[in-house]
Amino acid sequence: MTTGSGPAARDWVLHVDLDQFIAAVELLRHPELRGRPVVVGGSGDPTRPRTVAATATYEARAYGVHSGMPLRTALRRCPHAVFLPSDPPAYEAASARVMAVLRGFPVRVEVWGWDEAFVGATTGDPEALAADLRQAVLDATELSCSVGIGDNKHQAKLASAFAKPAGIHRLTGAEWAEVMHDRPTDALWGIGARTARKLAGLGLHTVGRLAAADPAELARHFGPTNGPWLRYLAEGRGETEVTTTPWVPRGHGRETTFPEDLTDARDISACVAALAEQVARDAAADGRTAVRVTVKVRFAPFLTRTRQSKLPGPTADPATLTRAALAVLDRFDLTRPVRLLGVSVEYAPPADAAYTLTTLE
DNA sequence: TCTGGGGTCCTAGGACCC
DNA sequence: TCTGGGGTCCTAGGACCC
Repeated sequence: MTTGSGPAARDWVLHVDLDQFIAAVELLRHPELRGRPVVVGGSGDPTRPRTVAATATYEARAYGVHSGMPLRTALRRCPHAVFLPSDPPAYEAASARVMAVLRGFPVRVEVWGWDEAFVGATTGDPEALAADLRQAVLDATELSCSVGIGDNKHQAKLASAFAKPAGIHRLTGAEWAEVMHDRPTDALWGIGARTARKLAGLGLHTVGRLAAADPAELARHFGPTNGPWLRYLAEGRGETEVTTTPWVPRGHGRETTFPEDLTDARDISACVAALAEQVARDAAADGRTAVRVTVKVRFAPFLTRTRQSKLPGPTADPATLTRAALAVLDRFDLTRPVRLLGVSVEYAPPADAAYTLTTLE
């Protein structure tokens, strides 16, 4: 830990991002695979259509394999790769061990998915803290991580990407313009390909240009909340509060893509019923009730449609949810082949609801 | 490269009411 | 009476992220 003289202590946001998390966990369980091309995804069968890679090791990437790629394509590109099934409970367990290590420090830890956490800390030397966090995670779990340091979550998140792999990087308001202004807008956390293309159409190709754009103009094109938010991101601003309050899920769902299209209406109904029952069991296990049910149908080749309905009252009863889901399914025109079915619910807020509200500062 | 599964939040339009 | 405007709820879809 750091004490004594030096820069005055102040608040920092750190972003801890595990390096190649899923692959790293798998290599710990299968040390003999170290150095070999490994692809993780689906049930691990690379001949099954319509499954994609969750991750690929650097050795597999050398063959052009990457996450999101269909396993059948990965197999074609790298026939000698080892294909492993995805094992979410194992990743969950590894993640929990990492978060426990972080919580051992005098900091606030906000878990942000399996392989990420924001850390709020008051210190005069954030690099020293970051190095301590990195080393403690490595010692306790054998997992490597990168740490970004910023004034807010947005900066810290981008900084950890600059730090990869196994590094530490600081990106604050002092460095923002120099580092970010010439980059494309989709370098920002929250701007993807679609929005970047739309911004480019307005002549806003870079972060610097977006940071100087007219908020009213942005609001006209992107909506009253999203428009000004885009400029806010480009200015390097972001949420500064790191909260240890556990996240309360807003909803939950299950969906399945079939290796071959479904055409029989009875098969489709049976699948929706099974998904609805599973979602009901999940909700009950979470101690939550549903207030709205949504059915998702993806038709061949790739046309996705949803229908939803508000339930008469909150429930986690499997029979009630199944009836509701099947009634919603009835509103689809099911004459085309179906490649995916999904059922999801919106949860009722728990009685002691403490939803985190986020506002622009 | 024929394209997973699990989420979150925002927007827009129509219904309905006063 | 042929027609205003605001507020809220509901629904479908889009965009983004891990």
